[in-house]
Amino acid sequence: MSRSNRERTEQTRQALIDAGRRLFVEKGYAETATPEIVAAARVTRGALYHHFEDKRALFRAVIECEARAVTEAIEARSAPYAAPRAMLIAGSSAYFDAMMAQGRTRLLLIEAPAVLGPLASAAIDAENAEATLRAGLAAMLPEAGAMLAPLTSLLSAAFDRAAIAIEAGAERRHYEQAIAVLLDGLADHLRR
Amino acid sequence: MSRSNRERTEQTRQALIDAGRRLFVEKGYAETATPEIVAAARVTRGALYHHFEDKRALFRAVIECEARAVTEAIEARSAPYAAPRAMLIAGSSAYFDAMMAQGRTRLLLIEAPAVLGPLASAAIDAENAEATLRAGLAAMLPEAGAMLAPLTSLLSAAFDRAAIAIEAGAERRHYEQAIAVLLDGLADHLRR
DNA sequence: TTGTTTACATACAATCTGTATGTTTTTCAC
DNA sequence: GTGAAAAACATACAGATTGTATGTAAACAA
Repeated sequence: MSRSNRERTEQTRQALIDAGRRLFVEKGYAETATPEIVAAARVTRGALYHHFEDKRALFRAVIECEARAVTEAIEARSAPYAAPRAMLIAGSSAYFDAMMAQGRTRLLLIEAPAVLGPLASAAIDAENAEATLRAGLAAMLPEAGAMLAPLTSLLSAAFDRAAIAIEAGAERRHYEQAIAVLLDGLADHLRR
Repeated sequence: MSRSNRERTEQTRQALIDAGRRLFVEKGYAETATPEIVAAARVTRGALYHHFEDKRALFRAVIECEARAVTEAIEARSAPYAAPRAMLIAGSSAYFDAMMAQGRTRLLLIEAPAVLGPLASAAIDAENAEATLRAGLAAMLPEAGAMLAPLTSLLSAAFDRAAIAIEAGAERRHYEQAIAVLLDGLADHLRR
C-alpha cells in the first residue's frame, strides 16, 4: 500500500502530535524524552526531527492545536447569544468545560509559558481564547476605553487561575460565582 | 583560615543559591546546567549534591527565597496603614515594585509552576504574598463569605498577570488602574 | 526511465544528571 | 592534645538525552 507524500507527512505529524500530547500531559515536557514519544507514535526519531525542528517545535504544535480547540468550543457556545453579558456567561462556562479536557490546564497554562516563553504563550492565547473575551468585554463595557486591554488581560488571568483551581479539585460553582461577581462589579462600577 | 562547619555550609549554600538565581533568571531552569551553576558559585558539583538533593531542590530554595522577599516588602509597606482599602492599595503597589526585581516574574510566575508543579508553587504563594491579599480582602469585603477564597485566588492571578505584563513593557499605570477598578467594583457590588 | 527531492532510518558526538566512592577538614569525646 | 567519627566536599562513572550527520528507500517530476 503506497501512500502519497502528503498522506505520509500528515499521518506521521499527527501521530507525533497525538503521542506528544499524551505524554506531555502525563509527565510534563521536561520529563518526556523523545525516544518515548516516537515509540508511542510508532515512528523513529529520524521522522520526528524531519518534521519538527526540535522537541520544542513539537510541543508548540501540540499547544497550538489545544488552543484552537478551546477557542472553537467557546465560540460555538457563545455564538447563539446576542446580549454581551449572556455571551460572556456562556463563553466562560464553555471555557471551563473545554479546559476540563484531560491535562489541558497543565499544557496551556503551566507548561506552555515556561517552555515557549511567556511572550510566545501570551501571543497564542491572545489570538485565541483571549480574543473572544476581549470582544465580549468591549460589548459589555463600552465605557472601558483605554482600560479594555488591561482588563481583558487581568480577567483572562482570573479565568485561567479558576481553571487550574477547578482541575485541582476546587468547587467549580464557587469559582463561576466569583467570576460573575467580578464581571458584574466591573459593569456596575464603570457605569458611573 | 579555617571556617567552622556552620560557616562553610552557610557560605556554600548561599553561593549556590545566588549563582543559581542569576542563571535561572538569565536562561531559565531547563537550559541551566549544573556544571555552569557550580562554576559560577566557585564550588564543585559534589558540593551542590551534598547540600541539595537535586537540581530541583536548589531551584526550590531560590524560589522560597524570592517569595519571602516579596512578602516582606509587601508587609513592610502596607503595615503603616489601618484602613483595609489603603492597605490593599499600598500592598499592591509594593507588590509591583518588588516584582520588578530582575527576573522575579520569570522565576516566581513562569518557571516555578512548571518546575515545582502548580500545587507546590501555589502552596508557596499561599503562605506568602497571597496571605496578605487574603487578609486585606477579608477586611475590605466582610460580606464576601464563602467567596473570599476564590476571590482571593482570582485577584492574586490578576496581580500576577499584571506583573508579567509590566515586565514585558506594558504601562504600569494602566494596570494599577485596572486593578483598582476591579477592587472597587467588587466592593461596590458586594455591598448590596 | 532516470534524476531529484522528500521522508524517513541509523549512527554518532556532546552533554547532562544523579550516584558512588574517595579525600580532606571539623568536631567531639577522652 | 589525640584519635575516632562525622561533615563537607572532590572525582569518577554509568546511564540517558538531545540534536546532527550521514545513509537509504520511496515518491515525484521531467
